[in-house]
Amino acid sequence: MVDQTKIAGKWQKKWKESKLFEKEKENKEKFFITTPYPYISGSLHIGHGRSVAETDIYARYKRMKGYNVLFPLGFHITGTPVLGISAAIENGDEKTIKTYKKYVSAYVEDEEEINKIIESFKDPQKVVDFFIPKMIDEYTQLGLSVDWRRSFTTGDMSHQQMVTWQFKKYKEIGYLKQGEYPVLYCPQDGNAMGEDDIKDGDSDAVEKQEWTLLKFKFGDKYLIAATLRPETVYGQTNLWINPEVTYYDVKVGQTTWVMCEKAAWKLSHQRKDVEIKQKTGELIGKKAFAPGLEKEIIILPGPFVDPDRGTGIVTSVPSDAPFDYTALRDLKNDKKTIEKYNLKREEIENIEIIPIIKTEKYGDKAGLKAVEENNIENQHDKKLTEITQEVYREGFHKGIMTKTCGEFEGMTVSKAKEAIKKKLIRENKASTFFETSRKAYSRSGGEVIVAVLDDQWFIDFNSKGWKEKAYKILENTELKPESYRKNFEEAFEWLDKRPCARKRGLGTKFPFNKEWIIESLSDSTIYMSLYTINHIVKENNLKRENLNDSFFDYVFKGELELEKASEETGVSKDVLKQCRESFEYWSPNDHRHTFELHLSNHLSFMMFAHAALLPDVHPRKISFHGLVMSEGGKMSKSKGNTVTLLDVKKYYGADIFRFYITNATTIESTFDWQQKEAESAKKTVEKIFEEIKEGIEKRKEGKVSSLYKSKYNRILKETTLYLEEMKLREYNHRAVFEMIHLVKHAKNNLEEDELKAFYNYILEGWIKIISPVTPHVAEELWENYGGEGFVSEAPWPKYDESLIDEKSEYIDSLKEKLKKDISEVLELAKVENPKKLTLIISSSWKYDFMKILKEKIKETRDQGVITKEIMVEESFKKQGKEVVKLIQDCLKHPNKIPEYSISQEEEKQLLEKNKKQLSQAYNLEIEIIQAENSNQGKAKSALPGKPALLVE
RNA sequence: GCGGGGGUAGCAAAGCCUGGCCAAAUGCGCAGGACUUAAGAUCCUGUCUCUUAGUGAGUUCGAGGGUUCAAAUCCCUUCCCCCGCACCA
Repeated sequence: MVDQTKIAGKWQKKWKESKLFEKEKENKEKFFITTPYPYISGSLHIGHGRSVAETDIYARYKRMKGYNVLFPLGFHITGTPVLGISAAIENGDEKTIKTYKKYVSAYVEDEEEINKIIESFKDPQKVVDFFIPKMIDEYTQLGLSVDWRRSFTTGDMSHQQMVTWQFKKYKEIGYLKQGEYPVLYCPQDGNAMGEDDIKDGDSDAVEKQEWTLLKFKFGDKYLIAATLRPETVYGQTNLWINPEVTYYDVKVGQTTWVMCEKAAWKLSHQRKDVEIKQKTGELIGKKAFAPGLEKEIIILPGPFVDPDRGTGIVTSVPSDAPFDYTALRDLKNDKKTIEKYNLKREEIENIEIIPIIKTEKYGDKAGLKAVEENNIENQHDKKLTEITQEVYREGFHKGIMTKTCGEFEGMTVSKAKEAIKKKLIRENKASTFFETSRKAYSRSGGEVIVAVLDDQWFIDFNSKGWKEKAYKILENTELKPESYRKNFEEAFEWLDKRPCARKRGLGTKFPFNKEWIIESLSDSTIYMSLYTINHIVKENNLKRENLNDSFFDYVFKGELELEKASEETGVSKDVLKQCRESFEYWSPNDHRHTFELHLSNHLSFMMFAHAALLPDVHPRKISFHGLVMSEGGKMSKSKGNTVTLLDVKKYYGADIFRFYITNATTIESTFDWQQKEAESAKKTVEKIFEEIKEGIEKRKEGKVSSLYKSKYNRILKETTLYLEEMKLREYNHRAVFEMIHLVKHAKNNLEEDELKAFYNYILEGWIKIISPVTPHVAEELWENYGGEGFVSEAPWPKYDESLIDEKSEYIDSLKEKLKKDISEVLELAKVENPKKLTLIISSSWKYDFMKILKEKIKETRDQGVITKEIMVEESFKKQGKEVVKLIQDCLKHPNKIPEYSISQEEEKQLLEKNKKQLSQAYNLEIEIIQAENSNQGKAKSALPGKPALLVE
């Protein structure tokens, strides 16, 4: 067996030594292809592998087609995850340490050394420094034809300077805005919280919810109740407060609000003018004026009220809240409590449900009905939560507001919700408040709440004229497949203000306030252009001060005179010119191959950014690939089903991976890694290798029949067309499986000399067409074959359309069918020791008949009409009923009509030619006669292309 | 909820746009055979059901209807699954 790893290593080394993929401007058509760079957060896995492997296959194809190909790749380090790794190690998080130890140990053996490296990871930059070279290695071992000289990370000076330039431009044009924005925040840590910063944040996401604060006039103060259902104000019957909780007068602006202490603390992170004054006096049994309802309602004791949700004051709507209904019912029966708080029993008894929302399922008292239907006994019933959700869902989607709701009568709940909220706020009867969707804590244990930042920077995609420009870019971009265009349009519509700076993370400092870091998707939108010049920047050791705004104005925009640009940047004219020319030569990015999930963020931002700054060089074509799963599930650390590129290297090798991942499914579908399938891919790659090797040994000049020329050229043609369209699965199917089939066919049918000539005819092309997908195996074979130079650079084989001969392939297929029929009949025939096989060729008139029928059937399927028209011919009339039967039969089974019309004579010749071979194969004497000369009953059942068989 | 994608034989996965040659490519698995001392690899044959000296019948492409001479493919209804819904890479 061939050692895949050895072959891969050998050729990767040779490619590197000959700088095969390091290209400069040339007098040749260029092709610049990119795929998004990976984010540094651990080892690369097959998900990363998919996008680069697919991109590489296409890059290699284009290279063989004669293009000067550029395929560069960088690395994304911006944002919080790398920081998270460092912080976790710093905090002694064992899981993280274990994970990274394992990873480092793949490269370093010495235990002490490993510990030292892990220790160094407390500095985020060290994480990056360690990972980048390893990742380049891991990618390289996949056989990527990447020009690594041009590589950078988003933390590199050149990238940062480019992004700084970009944001200054945004500001100039007026695309940057500043304003309020709610974020998840941990007061103890003093930081905004991303998913990674929150305990279990990845498995149980924390969301920001906007609550409505209802203001209940209470003397000169307001009691503040928080609700997620402002549309239910018309059904309020009472307020609940927790008798165990202390309530405070809180000065908010000029007015005094009443709420619990925790709520005031939260509120103080959302608005500046919050100040706790004093304890509020007794509330239970008193009345407050309910907004919306515009009536006084009573304040009742509710020990169930959670002071850590909302304000600690809850408004009660028994009509639509099963919980309120139950609590109220419980209280009515609870004499002890009523006495304890000196409540008037009668007053509570008289509280009546106010219907406000009507649904088909629950009528207009959903709270009551749901509780009764489910036999809820009291407020502690665990089913209540579930029922509440069900009632809410039903009401929200199907409910209509009743006439109690005044001007909102007849409105759907989903609409009324927003309308009523707006009205209350407008009338100063309500305000808003943000709460987390669940209780959450940061990794260091501090509570996570929602804070409102008042100086958040945004990119405003709704800035005047920007969207129109972006749509133009979209129109000019080819999409593969086109069906994604609608998604882009949706995404474009939906894009609004995007916060583009954060307080934490690695990245580029926000140019107008250095405390902020540019957010990590916003900083990765125009970097394709940087690939065109980055190696020049590095070679000439340009410094931060050189790469100032003038540098990019000149190189990317050509907006300055060379002289002036050189003066302003301190870069020599030669180098500047070299950058500009390289940029102009390689731009635009001809093709970008990406994961489909990037559509609504990265790819959309990319188009907007280009529309704003570099409209002439926007990427011209975008293709998509699907998700990667493993053994039927999403890859995740916790499941332990992640397949890394290191695993790939260890167990399979580059070519097998490349073949497997592009053959198992179409490019846009989800790919599911199955170890079993990977194993069989291995066999297939080995098989190609063996087959070609065998051919190389055997090949010899000679004559090749038109059938094999035809079959081979057809495969070549289809291979080329599919690969051009980046339909990699279909391409593999031809270049690998159909070629293997063809070789099998040749081995089974050709004489030794013919086979040698056949090999000689196909081998050069075959090695070439597998080269994009299995480049190492191809190089190895190419060397064996005696090909010139690298096959990676060899010209793509041309097919000869004129050699594709449908008819001879059809005739060949008749032979295959005949063999099948013979085997079948031999098995079924109860003839012991059969000696003779008679092949009865169909009567001559049937050939004419089929020809005519084939034409007629195109016009009509009406049996009567066809029969009439065919019976006009004397020769058919003679056959009488048999013709009618045949017409019937063929209409029902159109596959009986031969694809190609051959004559009786031609069929006879075909059989005669194969007589000997068949005779040998089945060890039978074979006789061939025409139906006209046979008196066998079977003779009638013979059809053109399908002789009747007789075994004796 | 909104938006997008999908449900095909034991499994994976084509076909669907542009209806007929579709009992449905291909790969895996499985069964039988060849080769082999044997295993593996490889090769050949088969793999919805029934039937048969073959080229016949029946039931299939999530479910139910419809259009059509003809539907996996077009239309309607319905069930189920997956993904995205932003500040997160």
